[in-house]
Amino acid sequence: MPKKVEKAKGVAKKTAKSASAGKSSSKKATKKIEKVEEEIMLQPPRGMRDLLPGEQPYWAQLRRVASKLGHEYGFQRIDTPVVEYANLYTRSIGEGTDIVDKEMYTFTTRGGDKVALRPEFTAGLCRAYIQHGMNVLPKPVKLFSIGPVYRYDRPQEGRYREHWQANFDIFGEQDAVLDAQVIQLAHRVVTSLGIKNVQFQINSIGCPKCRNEYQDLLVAYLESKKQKLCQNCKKRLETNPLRVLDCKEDKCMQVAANAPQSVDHLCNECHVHFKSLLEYLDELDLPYVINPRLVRGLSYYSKTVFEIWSGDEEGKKHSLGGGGRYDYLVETLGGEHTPAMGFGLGLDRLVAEMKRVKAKTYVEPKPKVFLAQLGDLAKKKSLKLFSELQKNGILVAESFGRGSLKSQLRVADRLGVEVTLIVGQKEALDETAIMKDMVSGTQENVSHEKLVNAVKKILKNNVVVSNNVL
RNA sequence: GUGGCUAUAGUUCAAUGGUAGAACACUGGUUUGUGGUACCAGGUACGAGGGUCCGAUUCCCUCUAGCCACCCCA
Repeated sequence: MPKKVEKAKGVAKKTAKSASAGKSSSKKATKKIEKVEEEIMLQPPRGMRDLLPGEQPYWAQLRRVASKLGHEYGFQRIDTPVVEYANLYTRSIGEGTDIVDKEMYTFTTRGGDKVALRPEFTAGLCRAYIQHGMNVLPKPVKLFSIGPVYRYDRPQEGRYREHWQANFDIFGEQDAVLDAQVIQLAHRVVTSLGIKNVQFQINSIGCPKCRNEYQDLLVAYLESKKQKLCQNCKKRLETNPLRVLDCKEDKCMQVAANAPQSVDHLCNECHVHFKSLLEYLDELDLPYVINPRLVRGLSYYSKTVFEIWSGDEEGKKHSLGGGGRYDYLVETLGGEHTPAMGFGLGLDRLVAEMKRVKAKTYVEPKPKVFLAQLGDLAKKKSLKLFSELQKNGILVAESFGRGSLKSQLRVADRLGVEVTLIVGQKEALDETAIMKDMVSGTQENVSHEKLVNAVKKILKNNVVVSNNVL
C-alpha cells in the first residue's frame, strides 16, 4: 500500500499504536481516523523540488543574462500558459516521440478537457502566434520565454519532472543566417554565464520532401540489417526510424555507422541552406561539430537541428539545451506557412554547471544599516523611521521582534552592517537616535531630521572598505 | 520503463536487538540599554507499512523518496 510519509508524527504514531492495540475489532474506526487525519506529505511530488533562497543568486544571474541578451537580439518576452490542450502537443511534437508517448503530464479537467502540462515551449508559442495573428507583425517575430516545463520522466541528476527552460524562437524568416544567429545567441548566453567547455552539435535533417526520400533509404538499409539491431530499435524502425541512428547500443551503433546519412541526401534547397549555415558558423568562431546522427526527440524539426553539450573533464557530457528549425509547424497547427527557428536552454543544468565552474552570481544589495529598538514607544517610532530611511534610499535591516539590545546587535553584526541606529525610550521621546558606526565602534546622538544625511555620510566614507560584495 | 545503492535532528554525521549522541545551525541567557569569541540552558530525528522476536531504529519483505547507470533529453 502506498502510504504517505507522515510528519505529524506524534499524532500519527498514536493512531498506529492504538490501532494495533485495538486489533481487528476497531479496524473500521481506525480507518476512519486515519482518513480524517490524512497525512500531509512533507515533500513535493516526485521529481519536483524547491529552489531555496541559497541558490537564488545563480538563478537571478541566469535570468538577467538570458533576458538581457534576449533583449539585445531583439526578442520580446511572452508568457504562455503552463497548461494547454493535450492534442496541441501530440500534434506538434508528434506521436512516436518519447515526449508524447511516455513523458507527457496529461490529465482530464473537471470539465472533461484533456490537457497537459507543457513539455516544452514551442508548441504553445506557435499556438499563441497563430491565435493572436502575429503573422501581421513585421518579420521576423522574435519571442522569448522563461518558465517551468514538465516531463514525466524518472528523475536523476540534472533531470527533473519540473525543470526550467529559457526559450528563444524566431518566426517568419527562413534564411540560414537566422539559424546561425540563433546558435550564436545560445552560445553567448552560455558563455556569458562563465561556462566555457561547451560544444555545439549540428546537423540537418532536411525538409519533409527530402527527409521522406532519405527515410525510405534508411529504412531499406536498416531492414536489411534488422537482425543486428536491439529490441528497441526494431520497434523504432516502425515508429521513428531516424532515432535508430541515435541508439547507444553497440550493435546498433555499428549498423548506424554505415547507414546512409541525411546530410548526403538533402535536396538542393536544404543542401544549400545547410552549407550556408556552416559558412556563417565558421565566421563566428564557435566550437561546433557536425553530427550526422543528431536527430532530436521532436518530430517537427526540419533542416537545422542542434544541441549544446557541456563536457567536463571526465568525458561525462550532457545536454544544456538544443533547438532547430521548424518551418512547417505553424502550418501544421493551422496557421499560414511560417518558417521558424528556435532553441531552449535547460536552466537547472545551467545552474549546476555554474556551480561547478563557480560562476558569478547575482546578489541583491544588502542593507548596510540596522535599526535597533528598545521598549514599546521606541518600537512604534522605529516602524516609521524604518520606512522613512528606505524612502530616502537607505536599505535598512531590523529585528523588531527581538527584545534585548544585545541580541539585536548580534544580528546586526552578523548581517555585516556598517551602521546601527539605536532608538530607546529616551531617544524615542526626544526624536533622536544613537548612530553607531559598527566599524569604528564610535557612536553619537543624532536628531531624526538629520539622520538620513548623517547615515549617508558614514556609508560614503566606508564605501572603499565594503565594496566587495559582487 | 529496467537495474544497482541509500534513507537517523534544520544540516553533516555517529551508536545500538532493550526507543538514540555529537558538531554546526536555531532560540534564550551570562545583573540593570551595546556586537565577535567564550560559557550555560533549551527544542527538534530513527521515511511509511507489514513481518520475525519477550522486545526492532537495528534483521526480513513491501511501498515511497533520493542518488547512480541504462533509456531519453533540458
